Amino acid sequence: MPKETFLKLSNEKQQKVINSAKKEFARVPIQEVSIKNIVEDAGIARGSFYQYFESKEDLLIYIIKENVEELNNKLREEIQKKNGNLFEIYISIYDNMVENFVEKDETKLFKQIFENIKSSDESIFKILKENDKRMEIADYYESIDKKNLRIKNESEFKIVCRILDVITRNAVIRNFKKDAKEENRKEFLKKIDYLKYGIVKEEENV
Amino acid sequence: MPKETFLKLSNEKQQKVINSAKKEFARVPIQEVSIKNIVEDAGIARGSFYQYFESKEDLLIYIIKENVEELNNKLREEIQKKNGNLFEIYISIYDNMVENFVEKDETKLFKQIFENIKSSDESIFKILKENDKRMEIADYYESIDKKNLRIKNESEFKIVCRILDVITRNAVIRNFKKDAKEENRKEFLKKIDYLKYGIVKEEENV
DNA sequence: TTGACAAATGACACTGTGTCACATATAATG
DNA sequence: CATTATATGTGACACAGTGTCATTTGTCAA
Repeated sequence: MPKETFLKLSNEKQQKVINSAKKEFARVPIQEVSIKNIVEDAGIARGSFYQYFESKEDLLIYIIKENVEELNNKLREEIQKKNGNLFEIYISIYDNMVENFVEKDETKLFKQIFENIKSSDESIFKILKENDKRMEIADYYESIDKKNLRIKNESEFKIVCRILDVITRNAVIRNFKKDAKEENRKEFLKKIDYLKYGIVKEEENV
Repeated sequence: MPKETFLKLSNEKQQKVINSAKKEFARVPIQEVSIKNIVEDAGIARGSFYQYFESKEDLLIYIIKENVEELNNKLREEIQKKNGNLFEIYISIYDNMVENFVEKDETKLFKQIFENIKSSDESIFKILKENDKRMEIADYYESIDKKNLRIKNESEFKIVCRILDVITRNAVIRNFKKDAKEENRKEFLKKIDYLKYGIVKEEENV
């Protein structure tokens, strides 16, 4: 939430500030981001920055929201198409996130952002959620087809979602570290397979 | 790896520095840790700090290693006892980590450390490994009993370990956020159960 | 034209950093 | 023991970046 002052600015000026900020946020982890660099690059006075944003975190959230809106819309559509198949949904989330974050010109920016998500942020949607509450899959309980899932109630469903969340997020992030799209995707699918059918051999499943 | 100068110090002086450091590292996330605070609290000159350690990260790694050594020894024993049962091993890792990190007087310190592990650090043992290479479960390939696991080769085994790692780490961290030991453990066991037997109903497993 | 309000500016005081020339302690040597 | 060599301790220093605020500049309504 930037201050009104920023939102009243001309689009060009807004864009200039945002571009300089993206440059800086792509350069180093959040903690090391220098407001000095941003204002110098954008050609505004130091004081102006604080007239526009509370802090650099404030600015970053704004940038993320801008980028995530598009992804959210796409995902919501995709989720509809999957007819409540939980695993298909997560695979679609994976694919869309990779497409949106890794394969774009702003890869470096997202690499910094994703690699600096604290491990304490549980949900893959922690950032996205800020923007749109509906992106929490666990909230889709009703619309998920559970007839062939070992899920007895909503609380079990949430546990399952947490597992899928963390595995999916990790798999997406892996793409920032290892530039091997196909291989990474295969590994992710393998993981989903393990989650679906278990690590223990079928014959032994009682 | 502190510098020799530090290791040559008397035990009392070393402990004084370490204690002040722990206090500071428990207070705020790593990035915000102030060397100024540490040296003031420990009563040493600013210059001395840099004679002892390369940086605050250097110091932190030293502190972690100290604490983790004991845990490692215990875990190695435990792993022997489990006769190659992969899941039992991870449950034992969970229990030992919770005991060692969450239920100690230094909870706050570890809370800061764990919550600030970057999500890009894949392995739950990233920190521990520094200290002892043998703590990488994926390296135990030979000693794990695989006869009732859906694991065809070492690379599949590694994938399975990565799943277990990330789920276990997350479950441990959960304890820093939610002080409900029994409930958290139950949820972890439920997750392990899903990993073992799959989320999909048995009858449907083909 | 004036006055009132909004926005922009950069100097300022502040906080913390890492370094370095010098001071002090400890050990080694003849 | 005095002397030299070596290691350790020290805090002043230059630097870099922060957030603020009194002042200037711009805008628009009366």
